[in-house]
Amino acid sequence: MNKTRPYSAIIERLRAAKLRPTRQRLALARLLFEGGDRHVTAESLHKQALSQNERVSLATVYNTLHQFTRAGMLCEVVVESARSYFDTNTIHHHHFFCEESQVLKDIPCADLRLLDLPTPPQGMEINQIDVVIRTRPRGS
Amino acid sequence: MNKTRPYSAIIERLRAAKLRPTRQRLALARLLFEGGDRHVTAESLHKQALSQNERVSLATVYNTLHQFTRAGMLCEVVVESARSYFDTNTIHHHHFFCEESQVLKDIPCADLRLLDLPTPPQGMEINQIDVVIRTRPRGS
DNA sequence: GTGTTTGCAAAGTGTTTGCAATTTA
DNA sequence: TAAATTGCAAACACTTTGCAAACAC
Repeated sequence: MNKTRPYSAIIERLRAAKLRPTRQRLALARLLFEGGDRHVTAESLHKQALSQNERVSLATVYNTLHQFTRAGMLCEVVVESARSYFDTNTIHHHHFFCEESQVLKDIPCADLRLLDLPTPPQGMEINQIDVVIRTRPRGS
Repeated sequence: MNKTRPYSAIIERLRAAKLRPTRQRLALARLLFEGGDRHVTAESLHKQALSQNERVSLATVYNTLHQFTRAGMLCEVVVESARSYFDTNTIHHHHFFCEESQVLKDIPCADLRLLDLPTPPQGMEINQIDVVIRTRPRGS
């Protein structure tokens, strides 16, 4: 009767990424990965952790977000100079971004097709294509 | 004999934007607008100004870039959290960006078409569409 | 002259880092 | 107990701001 231990899936994920499943990493990973697709900033995630009485320092949140990103569990989205956003959806996709509310929303890759990809500059190859559709509240 | 004064076009442009043509603004405007399409950061423009013996403070460069942007003479390009880039090409277009060298390159709007624009979230309308094609040196 | 603009230095924001103390395996 | 991780505080990079002096009109 191989009873599933709590968090075991997440612990495995951390182990697979060669990251020790410390209390802090576990807490952050649960917040990030147990609730569907999410977009967080270091600060928003830190706040959320604290609000659930998880003691984590902001520095550790930053470090952890980068470790998860390096491990392919998150990806970074650049939509604002100033703040970094991290996305739990690591399948290639695009974004709506509302500058007013600073809310990100995914656009599945299939919902937005690009035609006529231009040739990259001399000696360069394409790494990644990011489309950001900036939105505003209707009539503002 | 209406001899064209030097800089008169730029002075007019500043006046039209209700910006007094001060020594600093003139110098920066000449650097920005007299050499075809350019992508600058506050720091790169400041360096260039100093290298031509134009005395301008970095704070003034920042302020001026924002004033020019507000006046529609520049537009801001978000490709990196941390640094802000300003583009003298204000016609809607997209960008190649090489993270390694931090070089931006324009992609004319006509060279990259989008199909199947997705519907924006409830109550939102599209403001602007930014495509960034991130590149890397071939084979790296 | 009057209002605008500048430059400095200080403050601000988001992020990273050095290092001693703690935790993990 | 050896190596990894954490938290703090300090350092960082970039940007903005308050204000007195300088400038444009």
